[in-house]
Amino acid sequence: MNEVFKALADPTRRRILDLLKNRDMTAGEIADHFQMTKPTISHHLNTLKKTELIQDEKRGQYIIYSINTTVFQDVMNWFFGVMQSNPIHKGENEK
Amino acid sequence: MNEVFKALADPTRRRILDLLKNRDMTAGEIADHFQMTKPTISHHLNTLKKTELIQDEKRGQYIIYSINTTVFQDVMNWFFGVMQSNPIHKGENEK
DNA sequence: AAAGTATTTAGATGTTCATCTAAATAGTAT
DNA sequence: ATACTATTTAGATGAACATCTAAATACTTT
Repeated sequence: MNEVFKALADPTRRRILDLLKNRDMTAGEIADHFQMTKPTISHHLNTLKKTELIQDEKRGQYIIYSINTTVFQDVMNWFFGVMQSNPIHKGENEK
Repeated sequence: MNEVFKALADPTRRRILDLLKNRDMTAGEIADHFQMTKPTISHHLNTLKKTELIQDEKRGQYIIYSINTTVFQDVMNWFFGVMQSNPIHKGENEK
């Protein structure tokens, strides 16, 4: 879970997710959207893959990446948890 | 927005938000929940404050921190955006 | 005003991380 | 087999960051 948050902390990786939300793409297609070198993008893809935010599938000499929304559920749940703060204890600051 | 994601990338800062979701706390109370030194926690509080994930209010010699759910909305919106991928373009990978 | 408590600021240190170049792997096509 | 294309791995470098100790600031109480 910590790894997921760390993966999302990088703007390039978030842009990759934004790209993949529209359609699956090969590593090269993804890299073409950035000014960084391919090895750098490959590293980012690997980071996202390790957290299972994306998945890959080899097809011929291409590797096709796609988004995996399963993990997003977990992150969302954490957010919901933080946002529904407990009003019963509000105002007990003068302890 | 990038700063918000970077702020959330640290597990200590996420635990601070978890603490503050229950009730507002002074800097010292927050620090008592961790093994780190107070300056370190102070630094984390400052990071969270810069992104407006939390806010502070001085009361006497204490500084009371509280959560600010406004910014969470923005982050949530990004998640929703990524999760509702566009099915129309799915399967167009063999370009 | 002096001592005590709460918190932050300053500066230093070690680690993590994004990025690069060069080289390796793997598949395709001639 | 050889050349070409797609992608990754390895290793190096510099920047960002979490953490610490020591010192500063600010408020409270005697």
